[in-house]
Amino acid sequence: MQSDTEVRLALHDHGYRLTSPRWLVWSVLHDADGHLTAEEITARVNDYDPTVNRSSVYRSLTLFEELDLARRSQLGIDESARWEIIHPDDQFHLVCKRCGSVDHHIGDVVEQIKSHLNDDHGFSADTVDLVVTGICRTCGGI
Amino acid sequence: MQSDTEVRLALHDHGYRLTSPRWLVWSVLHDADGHLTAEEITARVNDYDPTVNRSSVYRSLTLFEELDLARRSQLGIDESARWEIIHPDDQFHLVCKRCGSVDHHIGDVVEQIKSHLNDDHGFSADTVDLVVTGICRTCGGI
DNA sequence: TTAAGTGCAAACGCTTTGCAGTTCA
DNA sequence: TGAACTGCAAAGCGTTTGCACTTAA
Repeated sequence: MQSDTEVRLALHDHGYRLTSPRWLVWSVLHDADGHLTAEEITARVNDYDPTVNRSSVYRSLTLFEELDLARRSQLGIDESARWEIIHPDDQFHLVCKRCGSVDHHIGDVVEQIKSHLNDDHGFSADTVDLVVTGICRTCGGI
Repeated sequence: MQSDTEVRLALHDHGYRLTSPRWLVWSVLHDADGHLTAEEITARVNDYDPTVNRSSVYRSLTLFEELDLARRSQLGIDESARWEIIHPDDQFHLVCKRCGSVDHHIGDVVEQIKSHLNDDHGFSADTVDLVVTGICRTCGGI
């Protein structure tokens, strides 16, 4: 568990309160370092407080998303959404088909795509959602 | 409507039959040039034959996906899946937030991403799912 | 004090499934 | 003839919502 200053301020700036369910959801997201489903988040929140309801978890997550504190992504067409705290450097997801690990890729690929589309095709890119599946270094044997 | 040779052969090669519902789903997909939801596909199929059921449409689509004849993609986190016939050149989707149009981008971006991940990070990329949202050339005014 | 937030249960929308009847090779 | 396929209706699943109660500021 960490200090609640960061979320409290972000919420307060927009007229929202820091409540117990919100704080628990935030803590779980933070400690997990990302990629949890809403169901997993609810389970972990309930380890601390079994009275917190699913719908409050969903409402908290949606609110964090609106405030650009958290991000929802679809890591597979058959899977439910996964949540993580936003880190500015995160570019996109690498999903290993073998071990199931999910990594963030850091680099300038997304920026390259944006400027390429803008310069060569007149498409002004806003969001870039990129999920790559394959075999990670560990599973592929160097 | 086009000749049914292509699908018939692909299905037959794997021991499946070309049935009326499957043929209708295929025709609709082909004529629409992609990006339909299962609901839209069902509606268009039902214009030709109102007795064809939703579940048959879903089963046909799933089968086409298994045979690499069609592709399912998630063009927005809140939207339902959309379907299209697979064209080898299609690289990724450009979704215009203003007019809602969906275009395929053709180029070497996806290959660049794959080789970059492989060479520099030891990640052997298999599938690349890339959805870019923004404002298209037409809506942005050249 | 009171607007904002919550738990609960029910509804929702898309998709899948079990089953009994039908059809194609 | 028999396995593949279908329509139907019901279930499944993740997520959202309406409402009466509670809580943070």
